[in-house]
Amino acid sequence: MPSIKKNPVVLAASEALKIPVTRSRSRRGHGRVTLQEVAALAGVTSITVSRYLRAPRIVAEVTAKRIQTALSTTGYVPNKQAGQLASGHSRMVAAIIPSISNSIFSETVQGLSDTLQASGYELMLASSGYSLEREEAQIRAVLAWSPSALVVTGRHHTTDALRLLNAANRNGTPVIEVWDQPADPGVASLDSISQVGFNHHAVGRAMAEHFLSRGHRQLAYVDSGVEEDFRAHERGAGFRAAARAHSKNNRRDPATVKLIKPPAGDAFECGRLALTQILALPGAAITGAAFANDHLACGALLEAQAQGIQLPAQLALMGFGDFPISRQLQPALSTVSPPRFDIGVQAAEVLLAALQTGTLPEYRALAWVMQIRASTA
Amino acid sequence: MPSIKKNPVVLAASEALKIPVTRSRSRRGHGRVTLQEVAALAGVTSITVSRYLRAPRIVAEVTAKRIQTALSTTGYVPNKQAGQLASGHSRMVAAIIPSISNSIFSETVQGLSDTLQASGYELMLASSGYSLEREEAQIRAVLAWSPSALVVTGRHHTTDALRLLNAANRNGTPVIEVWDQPADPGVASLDSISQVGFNHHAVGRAMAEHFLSRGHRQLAYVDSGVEEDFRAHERGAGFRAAARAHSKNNRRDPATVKLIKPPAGDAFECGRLALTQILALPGAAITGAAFANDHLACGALLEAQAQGIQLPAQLALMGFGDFPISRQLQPALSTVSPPRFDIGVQAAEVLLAALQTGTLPEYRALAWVMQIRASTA
DNA sequence: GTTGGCTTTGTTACCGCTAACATTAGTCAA
DNA sequence: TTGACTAATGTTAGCGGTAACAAAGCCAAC
Repeated sequence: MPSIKKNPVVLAASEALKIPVTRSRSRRGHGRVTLQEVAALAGVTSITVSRYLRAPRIVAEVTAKRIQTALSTTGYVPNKQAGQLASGHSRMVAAIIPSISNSIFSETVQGLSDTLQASGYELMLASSGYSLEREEAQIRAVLAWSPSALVVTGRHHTTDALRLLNAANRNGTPVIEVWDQPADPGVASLDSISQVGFNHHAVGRAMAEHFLSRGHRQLAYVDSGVEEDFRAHERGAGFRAAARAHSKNNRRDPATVKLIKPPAGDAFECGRLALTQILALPGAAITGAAFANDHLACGALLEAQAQGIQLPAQLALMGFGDFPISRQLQPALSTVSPPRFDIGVQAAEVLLAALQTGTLPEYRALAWVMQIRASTA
Repeated sequence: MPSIKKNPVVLAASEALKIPVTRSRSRRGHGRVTLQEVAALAGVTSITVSRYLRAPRIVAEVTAKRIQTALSTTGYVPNKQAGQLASGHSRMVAAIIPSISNSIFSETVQGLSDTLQASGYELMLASSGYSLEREEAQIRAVLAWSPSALVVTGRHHTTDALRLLNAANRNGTPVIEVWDQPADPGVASLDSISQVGFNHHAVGRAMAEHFLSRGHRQLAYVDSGVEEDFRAHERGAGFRAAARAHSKNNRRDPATVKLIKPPAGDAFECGRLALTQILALPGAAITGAAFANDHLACGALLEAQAQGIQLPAQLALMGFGDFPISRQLQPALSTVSPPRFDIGVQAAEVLLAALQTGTLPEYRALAWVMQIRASTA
């Protein structure tokens, strides 16, 4: 450290800043190096250092060099709260998801995080545990941090939460719902929130149509054990709607769908249980079963193997999620592959674009792919 | 909103606050309701509202009621940055983990998040992608948000990152390393960071000892394909150390360990590949193989089944992580069950306690459990 | 009646940074 | 030579809260 040069500058600067010798009320700082200190060391005022940090080009090259030296000798760490308070920009995005440990959402968060990080944004994360009340509380909590943008999961929220989200949106904090599509695609409401996701009803229909096209007529849909997994319910609704539509058009060859609701708990075990239930159903034997997620389906698949049931000859199974294990089992599980990671990436991109242009697309529909494997072949 | 009632009060108050009619420099706020506005509506000053929000009891009951009304009619959302700037307390914890989508860490984050949330703390999350350079950048970035505390993963960091972490620790920002134990348990360094985790070397030793106790002498350790998964390497080191120790004590009945390093990629596929490599190894046939994680082990298990190998008669397999799928396969996979979720919970508890008392325990060792199942029975 | 303590509320001065405007010095065409 | 323009830096006044100190009102005790 060039202390010979430094000290006079520091003294001169602190005099120039007219720091009073005695302060009537003491309220020391929090111990960190401030811009003022860096500036004093560089022989400039704090605003110049501030400018250098935000746009190095607008300060003269010699000054830039002095500032750079001062920054590294002091080990300056900016104070983002002070910055956001003064500027109104936080460069931080908040996201609220139902569960962090659910791999479906954790990959979305990974996509969000990676993309935001690349643009210099931080991520504040909260998980609601699938509770709309907790979600509302968390929306309230994260809004207190004035995030640049807000990501929530799905389009189901409490009335107050919706109020908060719409208010944020109107105040220039873009809000995006991920993993879902607009409630009513036809009508564009003024107070509506943008989506990055896909149509779960359509996924459910496609699953049913796949079974129907293979000649299955006795179907089952095993729903999620989580009450608030609205998207799983929606897929189930689509699944049944497609079966109804088929039956209407083919009066002599109707299809039926039994709805099975497993308890909450370990998904594999619930899947095993669901299979047992399917086998025990009165009436015509089920030949095709769709599941709310791959873990349930894998559990069922393993249980079917244990019970000596021929897959897919006796029973065809299809999951949702395309988890890595699904393709590994024997027979490999047919499933729907959603853009788990991409939802996060695209949500981030849409939000970053909105922060630049001020406009959000109403709905960005992402593609999903049905993976036909041996379990329905 | 009852604008008829609100406006006069606001006007009266703004006069009382001596807001100049013309301001030479205009710098409007960011559009949100401020404490001043709430206070004006309640007929008090902002500090009283501030007190009410932080400790409702210390304001008189009648005042409290008026403030409560004012808060709900205005829909006040506090500004945490302003609060932290003034008070020095942020009530926000930052965590940096290698990967969000890796279920091992996502459960830790879930534990962290749940526990912090319950105490009114927010979580700022960043993922380093197992890169120490990115981790350093992220430590720098999150420190700019003045978190109340900081959670990082493991004890391997760049020199500069360590400097930052120790500086933060000294400045009253508790730092915890999760998932690991102190580098050298004997020596307590002055500049050391606390840990909440466990001894991976000991886990590796225990895995080897289990195999040895069942009579296996030709062993293999399949390491993680991720270069920077230091904990997996450490378990491998423990595994081999135990085998060496055995050989030293039983000269006539020595044990050998082959180290296998799969490529990066889908863990199940890498596990399959590793099994093929194990079978192709020259010399005496391997009878027991341990894996860096359950996904690798499950991949190997499934591949072994596909190749018609008798498990565990011909080959015993053991994983690490105790993922839900592991107990579902046939034979069920023996594995080590780490406190995935609990690490997050306890890290949060230790940090919250440290924020109260100012002291961190040096190392909190958490228990792990070996799950002996059919794959090594 | 005065004193002292308690409860409740107010006043002031910041926290660290940046928007907006101000100023200075240098450049260059008229 | 001058004035308009540009580049670089400075000055001032906040952003929206809270810590520290101040003061007013009330009550009991002396």
